[in-house]
Amino acid sequence: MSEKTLSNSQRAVHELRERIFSGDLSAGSDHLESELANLLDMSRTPVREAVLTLESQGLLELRPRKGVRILPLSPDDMADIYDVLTELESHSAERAAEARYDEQDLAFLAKAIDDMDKAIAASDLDAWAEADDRFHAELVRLGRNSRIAGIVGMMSDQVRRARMTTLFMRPLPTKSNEDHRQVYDAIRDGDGYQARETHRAHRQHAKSIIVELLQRHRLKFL
Amino acid sequence: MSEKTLSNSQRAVHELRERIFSGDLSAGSDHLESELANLLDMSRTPVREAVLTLESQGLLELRPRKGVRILPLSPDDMADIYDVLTELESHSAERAAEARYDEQDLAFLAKAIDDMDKAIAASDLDAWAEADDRFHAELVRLGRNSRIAGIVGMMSDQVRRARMTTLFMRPLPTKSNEDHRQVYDAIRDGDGYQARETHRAHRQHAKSIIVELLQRHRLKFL
DNA sequence: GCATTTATTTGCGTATGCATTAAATAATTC
DNA sequence: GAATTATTTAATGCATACGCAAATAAATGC
Repeated sequence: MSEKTLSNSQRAVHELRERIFSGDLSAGSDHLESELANLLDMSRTPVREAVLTLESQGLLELRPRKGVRILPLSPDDMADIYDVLTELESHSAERAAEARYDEQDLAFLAKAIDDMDKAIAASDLDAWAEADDRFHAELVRLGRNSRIAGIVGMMSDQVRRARMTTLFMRPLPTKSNEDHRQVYDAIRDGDGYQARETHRAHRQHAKSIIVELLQRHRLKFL
Repeated sequence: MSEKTLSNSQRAVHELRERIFSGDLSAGSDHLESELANLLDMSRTPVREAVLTLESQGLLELRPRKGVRILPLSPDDMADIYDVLTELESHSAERAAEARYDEQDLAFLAKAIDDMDKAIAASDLDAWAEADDRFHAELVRLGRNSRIAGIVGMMSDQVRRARMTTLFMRPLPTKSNEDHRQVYDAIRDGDGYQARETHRAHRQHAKSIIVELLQRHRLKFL
């Protein structure tokens, strides 16, 4: 799983992502290739390659002569992203239900739900977020469409970026896990329609919460 | 629209795409970076950058020391791609309907439908395919979600690749345009649900036709 | 002959330098 | 003083070179 030798190019992708998520490289800021190269202690070549990769993942934008700009996320962007997640994840839920997985196949999903319960009980928001990510990633995996998995992964990254800010601005997501259980039950029961529609409603609800939160707090970006 | 000066890197992206779509670089084939550089008459640096871009668009795969592999598309891949298109396009159709566009806003869409009619009347499959592309691209544009537009664009590229083969293997898509008109009407009438479901059915039908065709002809790739 | 080790080749990852060209600044004209 | 033009600056795009590791060929041992 973990490679001993990681190429500088790959390391640059990872490190830059980290720094973007952590806010070290803040949304809207511009950075020269040489500056980033210096930061990561390597030459421009691998950072350039990393930057191209991250650009096609929608995390930043290349503006020749003005540096690479870390893309800010507006509330509208967030709404767009949630719409993509809603459509593709609920499709995955439907597919997962149709696949007639047994409870063992769904163990990971169940574990994630349990972990969310525990996290909520302990008021541990970070643990909750981590388990929530796991739930959604596993759901998509069960949907067995690698392209959907890839797209959802990218979009989830963006959401994660914004969640860092919003997570502590709202009440504990206690009700959210009821939705998750409903989706789980529908998948276990092989009810594709139910799985799909329940998950859709879940995501749309999450979307409205986040977007309203961002707008209410006048957060124009990140 | 057309830049006078196109960087070698951009040119490499375009030319490689062309050659992949045209089959000049055939699915499953491997090519060394230096070979491609030679082919495009430039150094390895810009082709490497282009190749990274194309990799993240899912057209090829980088396999160190074995060359870049033009990714073959199996019938299963095609099914996955159509599922993504189905979900995201029907969402776009719903959004377009909710946006209450007037007939002028929808002129492009209407034009594409008309052009498809004409192409079918003239049995001009290439013209039909071109107009069909235009219809779907415009639909997604009207949905006003740039991320969806981007994803659909990428996936459509892949479909286009396969359609080159399948287009001439099946009867004229005479009925297809009835679907398009229904979607158009629903959007004009502001009926989001109808637009969504009609388009969904349309895409799912197209998917089953293509996938069956590929399987029947034992086409394992491209 | 087969397997294992050693030698050789070759493609890739990365650093580096240079030419290009866009942006920024200074200079000149009206 | 404003606006246009000339000059400077500097970031990028690209070619090139080189070392390393992987793949292949050769050689040695059994």
